[in-house]
Amino acid sequence: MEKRRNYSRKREAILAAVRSTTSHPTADWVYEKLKPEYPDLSLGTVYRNLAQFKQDGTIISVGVVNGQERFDGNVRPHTHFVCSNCGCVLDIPDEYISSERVAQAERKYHLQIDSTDILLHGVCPECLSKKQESSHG
Amino acid sequence: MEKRRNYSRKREAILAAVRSTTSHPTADWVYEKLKPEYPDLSLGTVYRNLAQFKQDGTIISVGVVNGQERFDGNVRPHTHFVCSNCGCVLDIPDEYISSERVAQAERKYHLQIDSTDILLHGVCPECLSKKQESSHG
DNA sequence: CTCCGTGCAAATACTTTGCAAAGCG
DNA sequence: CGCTTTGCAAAGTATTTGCACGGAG
Repeated sequence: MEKRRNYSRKREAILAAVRSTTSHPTADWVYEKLKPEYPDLSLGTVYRNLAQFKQDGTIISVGVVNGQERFDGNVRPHTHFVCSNCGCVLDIPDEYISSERVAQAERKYHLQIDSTDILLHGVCPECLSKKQESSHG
Repeated sequence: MEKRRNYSRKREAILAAVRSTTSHPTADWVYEKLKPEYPDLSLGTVYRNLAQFKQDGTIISVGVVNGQERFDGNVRPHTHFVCSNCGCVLDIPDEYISSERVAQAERKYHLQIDSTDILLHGVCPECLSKKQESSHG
Protein backbone atom coordinates (compact mmCIF):
# COMPACT_ATOMS: atom_id res chain seq x y z
CA MET A 1 0.00 0.00 0.00
CA GLU A 2 2.65 2.50 1.04
CA LYS A 3 4.85 3.55 -1.81
CA ARG A 4 8.50 2.75 -1.40
CA ARG A 5 10.72 5.80 -1.24
CA ASN A 6 14.28 5.76 -2.47
CA TYR A 7 16.99 8.04 -1.23
CA SER A 8 17.77 11.04 -3.40
CA ARG A 9 20.45 13.60 -2.85
CA LYS A 10 18.44 16.22 -4.68
CA ARG A 11 15.39 15.65 -2.57
CA GLU A 12 17.44 16.15 0.56
CA ALA A 13 18.85 19.33 -0.89
CA ILE A 14 15.38 20.65 -1.73
CA LEU A 15 14.15 20.05 1.80
CA ALA A 16 17.29 21.58 3.26
CA ALA A 17 16.84 24.63 1.06
CA VAL A 18 13.29 25.22 2.26
CA ARG A 19 14.39 24.76 5.84
CA SER A 20 17.39 27.02 5.43
CA THR A 21 15.37 30.18 5.11
CA THR A 22 12.49 32.06 6.70
CA SER A 23 11.68 33.75 3.41
CA HIS A 24 8.90 31.28 2.59
CA PRO A 25 10.34 30.42 -0.77
CA THR A 26 8.70 29.59 -4.07
CA ALA A 27 9.56 26.55 -6.18
CA ASP A 28 11.57 28.78 -8.43
CA TRP A 29 13.55 30.24 -5.53
CA VAL A 30 14.54 26.75 -4.44
CA TYR A 31 15.48 25.89 -7.99
CA GLU A 32 17.65 28.97 -8.41
CA LYS A 33 19.28 28.44 -5.05
CA LEU A 34 20.26 24.85 -5.81
CA LYS A 35 21.11 25.30 -9.47
CA PRO A 36 24.76 26.29 -8.90
CA GLU A 37 25.46 23.17 -6.87
CA TYR A 38 23.21 20.90 -8.95
CA PRO A 39 23.56 22.15 -12.50
CA ASP A 40 21.38 19.40 -13.91
CA LEU A 41 18.55 19.99 -11.47
CA SER A 42 15.24 20.55 -13.16
CA LEU A 43 12.34 22.68 -12.08
CA GLY A 44 9.97 19.76 -12.48
CA THR A 45 11.89 17.86 -9.85
CA VAL A 46 11.60 20.75 -7.45
CA TYR A 47 7.86 20.93 -8.00
CA ARG A 48 7.46 17.17 -7.63
CA ASN A 49 9.38 17.04 -4.40
CA LEU A 50 7.76 20.07 -2.85
CA ALA A 51 4.36 18.58 -3.62
CA GLN A 52 5.43 15.37 -1.95
CA PHE A 53 6.82 17.08 1.14
CA LYS A 54 3.67 19.09 1.44
CA GLN A 55 1.54 16.00 1.22
CA ASP A 56 3.67 14.24 3.82
CA GLY A 57 3.38 17.22 6.12
CA THR A 58 7.14 17.72 6.07
CA ILE A 59 6.62 21.27 4.90
CA ILE A 60 3.55 23.45 4.69
CA SER A 61 2.17 25.78 2.09
CA VAL A 62 1.60 29.37 3.10
CA GLY A 63 -0.69 29.85 0.14
CA VAL A 64 -0.39 31.53 -3.22
CA VAL A 65 1.05 35.02 -3.15
CA ASN A 66 1.08 36.97 -6.41
CA GLY A 67 0.50 33.82 -8.38
CA GLN A 68 3.24 31.76 -6.80
CA GLU A 69 2.90 29.18 -4.05
CA ARG A 70 5.01 29.92 -0.97
CA PHE A 71 6.33 27.16 1.24
CA ASP A 72 7.48 27.01 4.83
CA GLY A 73 9.80 24.50 6.45
CA ASN A 74 8.56 25.51 9.87
CA VAL A 75 5.57 23.29 10.53
CA ARG A 76 4.95 24.44 14.07
CA PRO A 77 1.72 26.39 14.39
CA HIS A 78 2.26 30.04 13.75
CA THR A 79 0.83 32.94 11.80
CA HIS A 80 1.85 34.49 8.49
CA PHE A 81 1.87 38.05 7.32
CA VAL A 82 1.87 39.02 3.64
CA CYS A 83 2.94 42.49 2.62
CA SER A 84 0.69 43.79 -0.11
CA ASN A 85 3.37 46.24 -1.10
CA CYS A 86 6.50 44.13 -1.58
CA GLY A 87 4.98 40.65 -1.43
CA CYS A 88 7.22 39.43 1.37
CA VAL A 89 5.92 36.84 3.80
CA LEU A 90 6.79 37.18 7.48
CA ASP A 91 6.39 34.80 10.39
CA ILE A 92 4.33 35.92 13.35
CA PRO A 93 5.31 33.65 16.23
CA ASP A 94 1.96 33.95 17.98
CA GLU A 95 -0.72 31.34 17.65
CA TYR A 96 -4.08 33.05 17.64
CA ILE A 97 -6.40 30.07 17.64
CA SER A 98 -6.16 27.47 20.36
CA SER A 99 -6.64 23.79 19.66
CA GLU A 100 -9.67 23.90 21.95
CA ARG A 101 -11.37 26.39 19.70
CA VAL A 102 -10.54 24.26 16.70
CA ALA A 103 -12.03 21.22 18.38
CA GLN A 104 -15.11 23.30 19.21
CA ALA A 105 -15.49 24.33 15.58
CA GLU A 106 -15.16 20.71 14.46
CA ARG A 107 -18.07 19.71 16.68
CA LYS A 108 -20.17 22.76 16.00
CA TYR A 109 -19.93 22.53 12.23
CA HIS A 110 -19.36 18.79 11.83
CA LEU A 111 -15.99 19.21 10.21
CA GLN A 112 -12.69 17.46 10.31
CA ILE A 113 -10.07 20.20 10.62
CA ASP A 114 -6.55 19.26 9.65
CA SER A 115 -4.86 22.63 9.66
CA THR A 116 -5.50 26.21 10.63
CA ASP A 117 -3.90 28.89 8.52
CA ILE A 118 -3.95 32.52 9.51
CA LEU A 119 -2.89 35.02 6.92
CA LEU A 120 -2.60 38.67 7.82
CA HIS A 121 -2.42 41.14 4.97
CA GLY A 122 -1.01 44.63 5.18
CA VAL A 123 2.23 46.57 5.00
CA CYS A 124 5.47 45.23 6.42
CA PRO A 125 7.77 47.27 8.69
CA GLU A 126 10.26 47.86 5.91
CA CYS A 127 7.68 49.17 3.48
CA LEU A 128 6.07 51.23 6.21
CA SER A 129 9.29 53.09 6.96
CA LYS A 130 9.96 53.65 3.28
CA LYS A 131 6.54 55.19 2.91
CA GLN A 132 7.14 57.50 5.85
CA GLU A 133 10.45 58.66 4.37
CA SER A 134 8.90 59.43 1.02
CA SER A 135 6.02 61.30 2.63
CA HIS A 136 8.53 63.62 4.26
CA GLY A 137 9.98 64.63 0.88
CA MET B 1 -6.60 61.60 -8.92
CA GLU B 2 -9.55 59.25 -8.51
CA LYS B 3 -10.41 57.49 -11.69
CA ARG B 4 -13.85 58.16 -13.03
CA ARG B 5 -16.11 55.14 -13.15
CA ASN B 6 -18.78 54.67 -15.80
CA TYR B 7 -21.87 52.61 -15.33
CA SER B 8 -21.79 49.16 -16.86
CA ARG B 9 -24.57 46.65 -16.91
CA LYS B 10 -22.13 43.78 -17.07
CA ARG B 11 -20.18 44.99 -14.09
CA GLU B 12 -23.39 45.13 -12.07
CA ALA B 13 -24.22 41.62 -13.18
CA ILE B 14 -20.79 40.33 -12.17
CA LEU B 15 -21.09 41.80 -8.70
CA ALA B 16 -24.64 40.49 -8.36
CA ALA B 17 -23.47 37.03 -9.39
CA VAL B 18 -20.77 36.94 -6.73
CA ARG B 19 -23.24 38.19 -4.14
CA SER B 20 -25.91 35.72 -5.22
CA THR B 21 -24.08 32.68 -3.91
CA THR B 22 -22.21 31.41 -0.90
CA SER B 23 -20.20 29.02 -3.03
CA HIS B 24 -17.20 31.37 -3.18
CA PRO B 25 -17.09 31.34 -6.95
CA THR B 26 -14.20 31.46 -9.36
CA ALA B 27 -13.95 33.85 -12.28
CA ASP B 28 -14.96 31.06 -14.57
CA TRP B 29 -18.03 30.22 -12.49
CA VAL B 30 -19.22 33.80 -12.78
CA TYR B 31 -18.54 33.77 -16.50
CA GLU B 32 -20.48 30.56 -17.06
CA LYS B 33 -23.33 31.77 -14.90
CA LEU B 34 -23.73 35.03 -16.81
CA LYS B 35 -22.98 33.70 -20.28
CA PRO B 36 -26.60 32.67 -21.07
CA GLU B 37 -27.91 36.13 -20.31
CA TYR B 38 -24.90 37.98 -21.72
CA PRO B 39 -23.78 35.92 -24.70
CA ASP B 40 -21.10 38.40 -25.67
CA LEU B 41 -19.58 38.54 -22.20
CA SER B 42 -15.91 37.78 -22.20
CA LEU B 43 -13.83 36.10 -19.54
CA GLY B 44 -11.36 38.96 -19.59
CA THR B 45 -14.09 41.33 -18.51
CA VAL B 46 -14.98 39.09 -15.61
CA TYR B 47 -11.36 38.99 -14.50
CA ARG B 48 -10.97 42.73 -14.89
CA ASN B 49 -14.06 43.52 -12.87
CA LEU B 50 -13.38 41.02 -10.13
CA ALA B 51 -9.89 42.48 -9.75
CA GLN B 52 -11.38 45.92 -9.47
CA PHE B 53 -14.02 44.92 -6.94
CA LYS B 54 -11.38 43.22 -4.89
CA GLN B 55 -9.19 46.29 -4.94
CA ASP B 56 -12.13 48.49 -3.95
CA GLY B 57 -12.97 46.15 -1.11
CA THR B 58 -16.39 45.46 -2.59
CA ILE B 59 -15.62 41.76 -2.57
CA ILE B 60 -12.83 39.77 -0.98
CA SER B 61 -10.61 36.97 -2.13
CA VAL B 62 -10.69 33.76 -0.17
CA GLY B 63 -7.41 32.72 -1.71
CA VAL B 64 -6.36 30.30 -4.40
CA VAL B 65 -7.88 26.83 -4.09
CA ASN B 66 -6.66 24.18 -6.50
CA GLY B 67 -5.19 26.77 -8.78
CA GLN B 68 -8.23 29.02 -8.97
CA GLU B 69 -8.91 32.19 -7.05
CA ARG B 70 -12.14 32.08 -5.05
CA PHE B 71 -14.12 35.20 -4.28
CA ASP B 72 -16.64 36.13 -1.65
CA GLY B 73 -19.30 38.80 -1.76
CA ASN B 74 -19.65 38.71 1.99
CA VAL B 75 -17.10 41.18 3.27
CA ARG B 76 -18.06 40.95 6.92
CA PRO B 77 -15.33 39.32 9.00
CA HIS B 78 -15.73 35.58 9.08
CA THR B 79 -13.77 32.40 8.63
CA HIS B 80 -13.39 30.06 5.68
CA PHE B 81 -13.10 26.33 5.48
CA VAL B 82 -11.64 24.52 2.48
CA CYS B 83 -12.35 20.85 1.95
CA SER B 84 -9.25 19.07 0.81
CA ASN B 85 -11.41 16.30 -0.61
CA CYS B 86 -13.92 18.08 -2.83
CA GLY B 87 -12.43 21.58 -2.89
CA CYS B 88 -15.57 23.30 -1.65
CA VAL B 89 -15.28 26.45 0.41
CA LEU B 90 -17.61 26.95 3.38
CA ASP B 91 -18.33 29.96 5.54
CA ILE B 92 -17.73 29.69 9.25
CA PRO B 93 -19.70 32.52 10.85
CA ASP B 94 -17.39 32.82 13.83
CA GLU B 95 -14.69 35.44 14.04
CA TYR B 96 -11.72 33.95 15.82
CA ILE B 97 -9.47 36.97 16.09
CA SER B 98 -10.67 40.12 17.78
CA SER B 99 -9.74 43.54 16.49
CA GLU B 100 -7.95 44.11 19.77
CA ARG B 101 -5.58 41.27 19.08
CA VAL B 102 -5.00 42.60 15.61
CA ALA B 103 -4.19 46.02 17.00
CA GLN B 104 -1.85 44.34 19.49
CA ALA B 105 -0.04 42.51 16.69
CA GLU B 106 0.31 45.73 14.73
CA ARG B 107 2.09 47.40 17.64
CA LYS B 108 4.12 44.39 18.65
CA TYR B 109 5.47 43.69 15.17
CA HIS B 110 5.33 47.21 13.70
CA LEU B 111 2.91 46.23 10.99
CA GLN B 112 -0.05 47.78 9.30
CA ILE B 113 -2.69 45.08 9.12
CA ASP B 114 -5.45 45.57 6.58
CA SER B 115 -7.15 42.21 6.69
CA THR B 116 -7.17 39.01 8.64
CA ASP B 117 -7.89 35.82 6.77
CA ILE B 118 -8.44 32.53 8.50
CA LEU B 119 -8.47 29.42 6.38
CA LEU B 120 -9.29 26.09 7.94
CA HIS B 121 -8.39 23.00 5.93
CA GLY B 122 -9.94 19.59 6.36
CA VAL B 123 -12.90 17.50 5.31
CA CYS B 124 -16.38 18.97 4.91
CA PRO B 125 -19.51 17.39 6.43
CA GLU B 126 -20.65 16.03 3.08
CA CYS B 127 -17.36 14.32 2.31
CA LEU B 128 -17.14 13.05 5.89
CA SER B 129 -20.46 11.26 5.64
CA LYS B 130 -19.57 9.81 2.25
CA LYS B 131 -16.39 8.41 3.72
CA GLN B 132 -18.28 6.85 6.59
CA GLU B 133 -20.71 5.19 4.21
CA SER B 134 -17.97 3.72 2.06
CA SER B 135 -16.09 2.43 5.12
CA HIS B 136 -19.19 0.46 6.06
CA GLY B 137 -19.22 -1.39 2.70
C1' DC C 1 17.05 -6.71 -11.82
C1' DT C 2 13.14 -3.81 -10.46
C1' DC C 3 11.13 0.20 -9.23
C1' DC C 4 11.88 4.98 -8.06
C1' DG C 5 13.65 9.63 -9.26
C1' DT C 6 14.89 12.86 -12.78
C1' DG C 7 15.80 15.83 -17.02
C1' DC C 8 13.75 17.57 -20.63
C1' DA C 9 10.30 19.46 -23.19
C1' DA C 10 5.64 19.68 -24.22
C1' DA C 11 1.27 20.38 -22.43
C1' DT C 12 -2.06 22.52 -19.16
C1' DA C 13 -4.54 25.85 -16.78
C1' DC C 14 -5.44 30.19 -15.14
C1' DT C 15 -4.93 34.95 -15.64
C1' DT C 16 -3.39 39.20 -17.93
C1' DT C 17 -2.97 42.32 -21.70
C1' DG C 18 -3.05 45.08 -26.34
C1' DC C 19 -6.00 46.98 -29.34
C1' DA C 20 -9.82 48.66 -31.80
C1' DA C 21 -14.71 49.23 -31.32
C1' DA C 22 -18.75 50.46 -28.47
C1' DG C 23 -20.76 52.84 -24.45
C1' DC C 24 -21.51 56.26 -20.73
C1' DG C 25 -21.79 61.04 -19.14
C1' DC D 1 -16.49 64.40 -27.65
C1' DG D 2 -13.33 62.40 -23.94
C1' DC D 3 -12.58 58.84 -21.15
C1' DT D 4 -14.16 54.17 -19.71
C1' DT D 5 -15.43 49.46 -20.64
C1' DT D 6 -15.42 45.52 -23.49
C1' DG D 7 -14.61 41.47 -26.89
C1' DC D 8 -11.40 39.00 -28.84
C1' DA D 9 -7.41 36.69 -29.23
C1' DA D 10 -2.74 36.45 -28.17
C1' DA D 11 0.59 36.40 -24.69
C1' DG D 12 2.28 35.43 -20.11
C1' DT D 13 3.24 32.71 -16.13
C1' DA D 14 3.15 29.03 -12.91
C1' DT D 15 2.66 24.33 -12.62
C1' DT D 16 2.02 19.50 -14.26
C1' DT D 17 3.01 15.53 -16.97
C1' DG D 18 4.88 11.75 -20.40
C1' DC D 19 8.69 9.37 -21.43
C1' DA D 20 13.12 7.39 -21.64
C1' DC D 21 17.23 7.07 -18.99
C1' DG D 22 20.18 6.98 -14.75
C1' DG D 23 20.15 5.55 -9.85
C1' DA D 24 18.99 3.15 -5.38
C1' DG D 25 17.96 -1.13 -3.01
